[in-house]
Amino acid sequence: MAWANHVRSVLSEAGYRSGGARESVVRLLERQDCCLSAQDIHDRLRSAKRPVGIASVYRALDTLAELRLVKRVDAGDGIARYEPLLPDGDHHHHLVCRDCGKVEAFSDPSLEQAIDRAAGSSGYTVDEHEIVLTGACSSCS
Amino acid sequence: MAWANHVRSVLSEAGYRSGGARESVVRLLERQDCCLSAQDIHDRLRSAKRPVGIASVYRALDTLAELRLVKRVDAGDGIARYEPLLPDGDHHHHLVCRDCGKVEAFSDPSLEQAIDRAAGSSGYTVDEHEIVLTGACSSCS
DNA sequence: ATACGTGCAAAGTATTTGCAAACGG
DNA sequence: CCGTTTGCAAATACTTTGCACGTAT
Repeated sequence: MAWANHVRSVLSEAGYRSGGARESVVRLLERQDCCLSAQDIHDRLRSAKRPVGIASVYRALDTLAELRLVKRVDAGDGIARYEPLLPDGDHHHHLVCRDCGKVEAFSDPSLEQAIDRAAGSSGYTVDEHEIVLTGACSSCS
Repeated sequence: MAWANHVRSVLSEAGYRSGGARESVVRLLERQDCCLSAQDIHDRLRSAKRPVGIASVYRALDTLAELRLVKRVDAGDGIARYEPLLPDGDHHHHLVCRDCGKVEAFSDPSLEQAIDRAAGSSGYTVDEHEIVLTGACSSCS
């Protein structure tokens, strides 16, 4: 629940009202451990008897991304996926199977350190990063 | 020229014939030091008096990506960009400015090491990776 | 009450595909 | 020659927008 509550408070402080569609998206995202596309979200909400227009899904994701409450993940297939972005910086990255298209999470603390070092010497004020490893998963290779 | 020649030989060994459109795309890509979108390529070739249909640009990029001669870069704005993928593994990653949209290259050997280590313990046969750091560039921050 | 949120349908972009003509080996 | 490559236009896929209506504050 930590993330959903965080989201609600940031939204309300930013002057957003609460509405059914965005709330449904937030509740669904909270229960995921990896990224979902807008279509995934739309489909799952429909199955869960909590249908939400696809436009509202996109609008909710757009708002959340702007406030940096979700992270957008590009797996290289032209479909944007989204996942909760935790305020404490705990996060993971992605493995994409070139054959079956599966997207999985992984995390690696020493990689994070290397990223932070690189970010520090980049000249940018880096506030987000994404790493995607592409190859063949164990079942496909 | 090294990359363009490599491309030509891989294409010909893979049974592709050589044609003007793909060749123009290859020649243009070779001279870039960072990624270009399909539209960028189309526009530049037109300006260079070497017009190529946008569909052929996409087809060329698709072929090159399949043979892993180019790398697709997703900067998070829904536009796919492409850049030469050198056979010897020398490559860079990207910094994206959230404000002005600029995409720049950077490289960091120790980050590469960390990536290789992570890839090794991932369970995947990783053959490509992408790192994007997002934030504010020096002029915007 | 008064704006903001939502759903539907229409519009917009980036990308892909069908097809006939040009072209390479 | 024969099959590949190309360009155009039409189609598609994902995402955004316009508008009328519902709803939170």
